[in-house]
Amino acid sequence: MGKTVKITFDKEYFDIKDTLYCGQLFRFRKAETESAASGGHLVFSTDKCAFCFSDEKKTVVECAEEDEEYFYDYFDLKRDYDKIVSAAENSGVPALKIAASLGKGVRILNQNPEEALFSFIVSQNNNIPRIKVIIEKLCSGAGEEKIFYGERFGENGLKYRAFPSAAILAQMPESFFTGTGLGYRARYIKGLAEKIAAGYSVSALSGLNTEELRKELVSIKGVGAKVADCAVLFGFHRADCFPVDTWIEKVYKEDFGGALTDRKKISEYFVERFGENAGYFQQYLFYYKRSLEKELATKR
DNA sequence: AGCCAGGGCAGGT
DNA sequence: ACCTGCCATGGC
Repeated sequence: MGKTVKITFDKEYFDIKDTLYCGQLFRFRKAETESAASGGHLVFSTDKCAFCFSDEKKTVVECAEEDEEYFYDYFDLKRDYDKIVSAAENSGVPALKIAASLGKGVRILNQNPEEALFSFIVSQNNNIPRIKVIIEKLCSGAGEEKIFYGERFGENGLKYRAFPSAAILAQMPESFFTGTGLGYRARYIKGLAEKIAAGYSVSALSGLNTEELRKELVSIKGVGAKVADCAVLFGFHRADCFPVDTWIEKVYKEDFGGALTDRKKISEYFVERFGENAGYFQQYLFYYKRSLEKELATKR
């Protein structure tokens, strides 16, 4: 009844907590079956599910046999992160060096472009815990029911909901979207769903170069420069890209001594400076800054 | 009560 | 091309 396989990978450049808690995805949670110490997490992407954990040396991803290739690519396991982390550590920027050595277990995921775009529209002027709740409600209310037969979840497996198809979302009433807590973003989500249901393909944009891609995405209602950059980086894996949000603005001012105030110009500054590594460095810096702040908050 | 969160839009200069 | 007010929601 649904065999699973395990992907095992060295932990140094693939730590499950770093990868999940660095802010690039919103569909994951601690597994209910786990003690706090063992750190097992469930990760959901499109209609798929994986159970993941890291021990001292290895990170293990358990998924359905037919999804092995999908998750191998999803976690970007074909890429050599040694070079990327080294470049950050040798950048000459103290904060970046610290951020990269603390966050070297981060991998930039290859998320589904459509799901990433929907997700980062939800993220605008919002905070991560709320974004997770809203997306979960979109899935539970409109996503197809699925079952994951992981070895810790018994004969009946674990029930979960897929990310909803645009076709189904497009048919949901206005009240459904506002009921998820989307607020004024409800019409953006519904609008994108209708656009896709009418034939628009987000994943088909992968043929465009990064600049064309960004320009195309910004033409969608509810998608500005920052949301587009996140979709470009996390959905299309274009690393010559540097999303600037409130946290990165802080990094720019406090750790790079920057004087620019326009987010678009700040983004351009980082892309020019770090080129093909910009997206990775952005993620190290975001994770570093945000977790530092959270740690300070809990220590008071 | 007011500020903030992985911002963007519309309308004005 | 730049500036401002406004936009839902909930945690602190």
